[in-house]
Order: sequence, then C-alpha cells, then structure tokens
Amino acid sequence: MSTPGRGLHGHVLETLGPAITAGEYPPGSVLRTDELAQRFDVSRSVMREAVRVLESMHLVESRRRVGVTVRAKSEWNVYDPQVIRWRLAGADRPQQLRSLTVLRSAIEPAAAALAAKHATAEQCAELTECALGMVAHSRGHQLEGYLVHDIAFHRVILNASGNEMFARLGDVVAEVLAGRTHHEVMFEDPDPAAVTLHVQVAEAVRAGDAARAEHLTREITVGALQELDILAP
Amino acid sequence: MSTPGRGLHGHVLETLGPAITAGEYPPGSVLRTDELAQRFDVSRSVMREAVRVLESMHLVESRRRVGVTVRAKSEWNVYDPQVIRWRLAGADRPQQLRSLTVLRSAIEPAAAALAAKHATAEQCAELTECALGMVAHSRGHQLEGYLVHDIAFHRVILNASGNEMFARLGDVVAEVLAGRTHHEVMFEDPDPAAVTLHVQVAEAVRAGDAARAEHLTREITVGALQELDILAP
DNA sequence: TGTGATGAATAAGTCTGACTTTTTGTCCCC
DNA sequence: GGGGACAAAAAGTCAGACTTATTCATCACA
Repeated sequence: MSTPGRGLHGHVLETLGPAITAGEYPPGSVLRTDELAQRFDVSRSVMREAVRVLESMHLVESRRRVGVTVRAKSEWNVYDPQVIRWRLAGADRPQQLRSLTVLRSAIEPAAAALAAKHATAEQCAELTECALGMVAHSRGHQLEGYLVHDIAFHRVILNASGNEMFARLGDVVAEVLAGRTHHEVMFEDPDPAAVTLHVQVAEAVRAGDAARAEHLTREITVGALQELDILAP
Repeated sequence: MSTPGRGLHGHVLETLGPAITAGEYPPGSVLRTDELAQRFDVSRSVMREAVRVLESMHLVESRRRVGVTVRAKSEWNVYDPQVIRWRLAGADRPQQLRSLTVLRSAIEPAAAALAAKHATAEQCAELTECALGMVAHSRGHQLEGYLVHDIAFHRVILNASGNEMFARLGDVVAEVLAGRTHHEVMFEDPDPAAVTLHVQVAEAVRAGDAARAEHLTREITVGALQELDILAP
C-alpha cells in the first residue's frame, strides 16, 4: 500500500517493524544500533534514522549506555497506519482485526449521522453510485468488484462526516474490509441483507435523516462484529 | 507531557512540528535539509533524523532533487499523540478540540458498554473512587482536584473496555479535559448534573448494565458537545 | 512547431571515522 | 555495608566526501 520501503532506512523498517509488532522481541529486549546496522548491512546513520522512526511510533525507546529497548504493546501508537499494517500482516492479525472492528462499530454510526447532516450533493451521488456498484457485484462471485465499492462507500461516509479524525480512519476501514475478503472465510456472495442496508444508508444520508443513517449503519457494523464472533449469538 | 525534546533532534522537532501543524508552512512548501540544519545550528545527520520523524507522521514528504515538502493537512497522522499535542498548543486548537470531542462522543459510550461487561472488581473500585473524588471536589472552586479525578475516571473506563484502541485514547481524553479546564471558560464549579452522571455510570458498570452505562456516558459526551456549541440548541 | 533525447545541475541519500556525553556498573576505601 | 571515584559501554553528534535519483533546460530531429 501507501509507502513501501523508500530508501535504505525504509527497507530496514519493513523488516524490523513487523518483527517487533509480531512480538519477536519481547518487551524489554535490548537491541544495539551497531549490531543492527551490521545485520542489515547499512551504515549507522541509516540505522539511526530507522530507530528514530520506531521511537516516534513508541515501539522502542533509545537510551544512552543501554541501547534500544522494545516497549510494551500497551505503549505502541496503535493508530499509526504503518503499525496497523505491520500488525495486520503478522501473527497479531486476529486480535488487530477484532480491535479495529470494534472501533469501526463505534465510529461509523456516528460518522453516518454526521454525514446525513453535512454531505454535499456530490458526496450523496458518490454514495448511491457505490451502493449501486455493490448491488451489481453482489452475485456470482464478483468479490473483488464488490470490495472496491464497499471500501469506497465507507470512505465517502467517513469523509462526508466532516470530522477529520473520522476521515482519517478510511484507510483503516479499507484494510479491515480487504482483510475480511482476502484472508477470512468468504466463499459465498455477500449477505443480501448487508447489501440492502448499504443502499438504505445512502438513501437516509441523501434524505438528511441522521437518526436513520446512524441506526442502519449500526446494523451493518453489528453484522461485522457477528462475523468475528465478538457478539454473543 | 510525555516526551519533551530528548536530544538535539528532539529539540528541533519541538520547534518544527508545532510550526508545521500551525500552518506556518502552507501545503506544498519546500524546505531544504541543509538550510534547516543551519537554521537550527545542528549537523545534517541530526536534521535528517528529525525529518524522518516528521515524515513518519506524514507531515512532510522528502524527495530527491526536490527537498522536504509539507503535506496537506488531510494527510497528517492526526492520531499521533505528538501531533495532537502540537495542534492543541497552537492556532489549530479550537478545531482540534472540536474534532476530539466529537471523537470522544463516539468512542466513550461504546467503551462504557464494554467496560460494564469486562471490568474487573478492582477497576470497578477505582471507578467509584474516582466518581467520589469528583463529588468531593465539585464545589468551592477545586477545579484542579476535580480534573484529576475526571481524567482518571475516563481513563479507567477506556482501559476497562478491554479494547486496546479505546485504551490508547486515554491520553487524548486527558488532553481534552485538561484543555477545557485550563483554557476554555470554566469559572464556575462543574455542572452538578454531570457529576451525578459520572456516579451513575460507575454504578451501572459495577452492576454490569451495559445499556445503561452506554446511555449515561452518551449523556456526558452530549454535554461536552454542547459546551463547544457543536450541537444545535 | 512540437517532441524526444541528452546532459548538467541539484538536493537528498549514504558511508566513514573520529569525537563527545551520559549512564551504568564495579571496585575500592572508609 | 555504604558511598564515592573510576572505567567501560553505547548512544549522540559532527564534518566531509562521495553516490544517486530527479528535474529542468537545451538542442537536435522529425
């Protein structure tokens, strides 16, 4: 996705980041810059830049005379898109997917309510277009085409909410939806009820009915939670 | 708060970061590493490390033959605690405070519902302790004491939700609450209704009543929204 | 006139080696 | 056993030389 390891320090990050977030180095582990530089066959300057980035993500802490120590998971900047991507790509994937889906179910209904109030005519048009695209690809194993429109739909909602914090979760939601299609079990066509709900949300937003948009979106996210067995049956 | 400019590169960040997030450099502005290094009187290695960190926050983008270009606000990692702190300290403060309060109003009710299901006995005890502390400091201009317990209360709720994404918003909520007390108008004692709501939330969580905890917390956050005139009267 | 290739200028990227500073741990003396 | 001086270790800093990618301008050619 967005930023594949640009430059040497980026390449180092693409290896060290996933290793740390996967828990290969337990909290408190000590790494030494010089040793890492040798291991990755880069200069110390490059290694230091990589460590600085990991430090800004609160994955590690660098202290004189001690070294680079790995921080506890509870301190990580779990909203950093790169951290999210690393965790989704590694052993932490299931837990990460659950956390993010719970987050979605809190954010998206609120975003839909705001979108119903603030969406421009253009955004409403985009929304119905996405919903129609989902309908068109909902049968006959067109999962990829369905996914594209599903992602676009939720991205428009988040953007139309007018809240920058919500808007920046578009990438996260995209990752979750893509993950569900690509890695989880999804042999069959999407649930027709879910497709209908998306169409109805588009209608509610266009009509400016915030309460209805919020309620319908909550039903969508409840469905997502149930897929992961987060909700009791 | 947490990480005051450690090291030279940290000092540079504490100056450049706020400047960028305050909009002093319009999107597309081009900075040159060498010039910045001279301006801050540091070596290029140090300057490069600072740029790497800004880059990981998506505040800037570094390209060969071009320089370090400032990105549009819509690309910033607005969930990065350091970015949030910089924006809260600068001209962006009002908008940042509104965005965060809207975020709170989406997250905290959901977190309270989860807390009602997952909170340990110890966490329940902490919660009532915080609520009682709020009551004790609710009269007679003991705003600082009230604030401490208010922050602790919301932090416990977020932690008790059992969701790591929610838990990591504890610092953000703390900043918002502290900001309200310190910078916004708050001459009088806190609203008695709000104090009562906190006590009731603690009770609901202890009783395991998720729906009630969620509803009561939503009332708290609605109050916060109204204070900022986000909700129409 | 427009277009594509060539080349030069530029700023980031990289490497190396020497030096400084802080922190920790140890050893010795009281 | 406690406290202070000393030594070692690792990050932090700096300066300079070199490499590489990218952009822009120029020029030849169609």
